[in-house]
Amino acid sequence: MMKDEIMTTMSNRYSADPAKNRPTMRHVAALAGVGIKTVSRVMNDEPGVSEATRQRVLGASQQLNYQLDLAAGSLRRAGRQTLSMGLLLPSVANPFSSEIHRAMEDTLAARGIAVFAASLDDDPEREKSLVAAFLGRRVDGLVLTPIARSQAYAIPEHSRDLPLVFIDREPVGIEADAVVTDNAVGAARAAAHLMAHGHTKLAYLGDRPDIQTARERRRGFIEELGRAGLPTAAMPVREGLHNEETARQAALEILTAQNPPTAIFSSQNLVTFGVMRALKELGASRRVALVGFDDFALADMMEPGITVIAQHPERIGKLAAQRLLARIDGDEQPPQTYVVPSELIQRGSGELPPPAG
Amino acid sequence: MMKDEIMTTMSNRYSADPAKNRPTMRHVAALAGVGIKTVSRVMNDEPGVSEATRQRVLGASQQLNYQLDLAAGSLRRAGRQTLSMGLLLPSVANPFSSEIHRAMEDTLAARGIAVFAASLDDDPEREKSLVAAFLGRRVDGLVLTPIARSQAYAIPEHSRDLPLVFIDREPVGIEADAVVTDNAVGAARAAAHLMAHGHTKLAYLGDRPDIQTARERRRGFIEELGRAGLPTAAMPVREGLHNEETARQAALEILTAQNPPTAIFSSQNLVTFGVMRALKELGASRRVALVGFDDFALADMMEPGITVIAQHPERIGKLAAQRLLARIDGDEQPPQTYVVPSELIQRGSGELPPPAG
DNA sequence: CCCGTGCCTGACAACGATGTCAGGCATCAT
DNA sequence: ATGATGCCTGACATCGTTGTCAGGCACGGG
Repeated sequence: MMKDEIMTTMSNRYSADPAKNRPTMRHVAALAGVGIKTVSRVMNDEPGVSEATRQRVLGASQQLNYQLDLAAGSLRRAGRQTLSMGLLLPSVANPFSSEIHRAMEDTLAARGIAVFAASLDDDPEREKSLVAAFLGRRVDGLVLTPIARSQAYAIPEHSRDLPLVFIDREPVGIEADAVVTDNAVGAARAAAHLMAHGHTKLAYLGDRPDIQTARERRRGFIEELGRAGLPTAAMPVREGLHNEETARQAALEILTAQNPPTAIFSSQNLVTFGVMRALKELGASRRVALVGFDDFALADMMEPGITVIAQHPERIGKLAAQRLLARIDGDEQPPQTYVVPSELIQRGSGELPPPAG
Repeated sequence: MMKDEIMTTMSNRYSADPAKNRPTMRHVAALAGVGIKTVSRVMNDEPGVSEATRQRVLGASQQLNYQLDLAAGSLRRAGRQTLSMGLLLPSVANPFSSEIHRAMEDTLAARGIAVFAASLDDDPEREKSLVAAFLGRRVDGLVLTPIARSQAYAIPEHSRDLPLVFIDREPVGIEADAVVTDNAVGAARAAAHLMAHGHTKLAYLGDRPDIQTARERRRGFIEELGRAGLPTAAMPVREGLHNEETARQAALEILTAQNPPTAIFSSQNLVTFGVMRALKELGASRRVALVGFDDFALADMMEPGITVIAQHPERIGKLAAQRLLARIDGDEQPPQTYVVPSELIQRGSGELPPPAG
């Protein structure tokens, strides 16, 4: 009697075409003949529901193909967690970035957290608007590769307890966790390695100096030469190389100039590719030593294999995700920069000796 | 007077610590001295608000650093759009996948839609659970690379008007849009290309035959040989190669057997890499012809350059996104499979002639 | 036999926003 | 002056869910 009445009510208000209208808890509750709160308890594995009721609810929910609405739930739930994170990368299609993405995904998936990823394309305006877009979606945390001059715009959010972790580059104008590679140390290691193989005439080819990592790599490289007592004033230093073609041209110029270097350090993937092309064109691949910052696929298959300072994007991504989770779990440590060490991988190009003459 | 009263009320109920408590429309409304619905109108650029009021609301919202809660809005809004899409890929770190991701992001960002991406790792269970996870987040559409035996489990959602687009592989057990490469045609083109260069002793190295694309590529390749009247019964066909190492070993075996092939077709990136390694080890890179399915970075820098059947992930991703948007906009066409043509890129390895003898 | 103690359960308000609708106030024609 | 016509505006219910709280029922001790 009572039950019939409920069913009638339901079929009026929630027209029973489960094929078109997505079912809600009320539908499940009506079908199972229980209250809506009981359905909620079952769907969230809360205690205090008899096994018999539980089964009835589960049955009804499967019959209707019911799916809990996470967003509606987090609206009311304490803490307002949405179980989603935002990730801002130079580009999701960039191998270094996508490795980071993958590592974060794996770490966060274990907690049922999904990741929104977006590409910045080195555009400071996009950085701000994408951060806003993610805030509007109430992500539980944000990982980003900063490009804008300052990240101070994020201060209000950060002070509202939104966990924020910067990767690859440290933020400016805001105090927050950061996970970076030891850029200067890695570049210094490259310099030391080339010098250890007898080179005294080096060259530096780098990315745009307004990028923090590029500056750090240049600094590390040049300081190491200085420590070794090598004069650096006359050393060819070409910067602002942001793609393969400009790097290739710069390398061609340097290598065909008078008294060319016997070893080259390239500060980034695309620059390394450009240098490789130039060396190949000049037939100098086995004559001029090369160490590149950033590892890449098939580096070992080149002729010769390319020696690199490898970063560890998996570790960066994992660490960033862990910091985010720690902050969510209430970690109140002062913000800190975590450094992931780079690694020299010898494959041939960096071990070429300078020409005998 | 009236205004003071509101303010007092607000400062009681919504304790005015904007630093910690995220402001809501009520806070903005109270500060601007207007009703909450007016704030809603301003934030959504709805008409019917005087310029003066608009400015007051905008001022208040900026002062409080207010950010519209998208999820809460879509709860009530007609159509329930969340402005988010789900994307399931083999792995977000796989270059082919991440190109697709990027293309989708660009196409969807223009409509303010954010993308959840997740990696399947060829695990059918993950496919189902990740689909469920995205459904729980009420994505407006779903793009996925199917791996499970059947995608019939998604039928209830699809018939509830959830746009669904499959990429790379066609779905089984459900009628839905799909965007795929012309796998068989591309593989046939590879076969024709090698035969045109004089090869009659070919070999096929392929991925796991339970993957639809791998089967299609094998079929296309072998059928083309048949069309040309080449006996295929004795041709070496090695399948189930899912990584570089197994592919390398298979290639080594084939190449060191009696009467080895003079040309190899590899059905996938990692398989191609394995074959390249084997050829290099045997010093046969310039003696045995190779065409690989899938383009990859630095293919032109190898010795010789690697000839490939290139897919166009950017076009696949863009098209998938466009189908999704079209469905959202009410396109009711019957589901269809869209084919993105592959392209033969000659770089040297596929143009090597068979040895004179 | 009565009352306290747990265990299940559901009614209800609330989360932050939007859709609906009615009311207030100028403006304008009559 | 008066009613009609728009334009702005806010009260209120509502979206789908969870937190709170109180009620019902069975059980055990006194």
